[in-house]
Amino acid sequence: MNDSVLTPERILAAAEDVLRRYGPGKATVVDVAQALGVSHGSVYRHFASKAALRDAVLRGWLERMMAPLRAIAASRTAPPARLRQWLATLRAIKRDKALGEPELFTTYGALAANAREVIGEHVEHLREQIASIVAAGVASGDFRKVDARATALAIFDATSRFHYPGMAHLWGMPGEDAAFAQLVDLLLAGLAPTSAPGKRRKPVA
Amino acid sequence: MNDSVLTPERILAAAEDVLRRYGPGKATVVDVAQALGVSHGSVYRHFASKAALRDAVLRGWLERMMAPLRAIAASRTAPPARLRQWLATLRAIKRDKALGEPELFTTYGALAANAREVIGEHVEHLREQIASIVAAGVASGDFRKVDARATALAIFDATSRFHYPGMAHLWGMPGEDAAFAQLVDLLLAGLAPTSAPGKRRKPVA
DNA sequence: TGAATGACAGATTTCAATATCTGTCATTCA
DNA sequence: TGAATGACAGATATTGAAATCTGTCATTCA
Repeated sequence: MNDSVLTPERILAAAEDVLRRYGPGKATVVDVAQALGVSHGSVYRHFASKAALRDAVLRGWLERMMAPLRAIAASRTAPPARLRQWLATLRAIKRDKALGEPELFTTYGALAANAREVIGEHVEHLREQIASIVAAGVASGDFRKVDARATALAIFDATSRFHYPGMAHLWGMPGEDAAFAQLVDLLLAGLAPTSAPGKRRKPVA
Repeated sequence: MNDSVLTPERILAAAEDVLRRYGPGKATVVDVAQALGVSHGSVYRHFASKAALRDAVLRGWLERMMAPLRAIAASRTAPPARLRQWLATLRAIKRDKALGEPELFTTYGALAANAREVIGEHVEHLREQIASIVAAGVASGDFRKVDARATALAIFDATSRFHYPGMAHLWGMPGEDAAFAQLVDLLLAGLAPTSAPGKRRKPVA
């Protein structure tokens, strides 16, 4: 396993693997070093601390997991449908991880618990994406004239119930789909222009 | 301390006290019995198990804590203002407990974690109160014609961010008040009648 | 006679001794 | 010379034996 130069990337990959196999409570820096065939001291040449290493792993995971969202936010779908799709996708991503790979989900949840910084950035990115969709909707006349950033925060908060990991225990219950749809309907109604529903570019369901 | 007959009420009061003093992890049935000056076997004559006792304590606590909400839900304030006030009060109650008596809040949080049944009922009551306000608003014409029960659930879900104990760690942050106001505004906008902004008291159709 | 007791078994928790881990750094290696 | 090592100190986690707790029930008490 030591057939190549030791890089942060290789360490990251090994850390991810170790973390996946042992879980966040058991994975040690020594384990990671062992997987790479080096001494644990070498790992500290590339990462200042175990926390830094875990943060980097978490960051990469979030990055990969959220890629589909960036695509949707940047798409040209009409803003109401785009927002709906974006929110549904965010929910689906989290839900699939939580229900499909529970232990992995728990692992990353544990990482996240001690990485406020990383989570803060992550949430900020998501908010920006929502804000961009809202802004597009305001510009197109599909939405009322709202403050895009503040409204984005409200939308993010309002949907916490369906994406905040601490509420994952509810995601498998019956009626979740209907509840989510109902909530999104209410939010979109709240964004709709107040008076005449006239100037939309693309009629939506 | 054994100057009276042993009743479930006295046990409950003692249990509450012990729980408050020792915390949920340390409080034992023996402690409760000791506080009452009886043997712990006697406690089991009135409560089938420690879990049942804890459930009863939790139930009483929730009951007392949520009393103001019942009053608001039953008031004659115009439905939009009533809903706003109800939501603000729910938030305030939780927030005050969480920030003002953190350890007690944690204690009850721990109780709640193992009392799905009790929590389920509690949530159901809250939902019913929201539904009654929404129904009143629909009847008065202040709200769109929505399904009161489903919408109540959506409103409850949408505001989880501000009342679900698992998110208490956010409640002290700056900007929380604004974020809450923004969210409630959005929800009320979503409930407003589509055409004219309803102000009428009770015209009905 | 019905409420209260307390000894008991099995489950759970505590605690301190032991082992492991993190992060550093003087030294080695190529 | 710069990357890698591994011994080390202090912090953290593990472990298993001892203590405590839950829930039961035959017996006592009033």
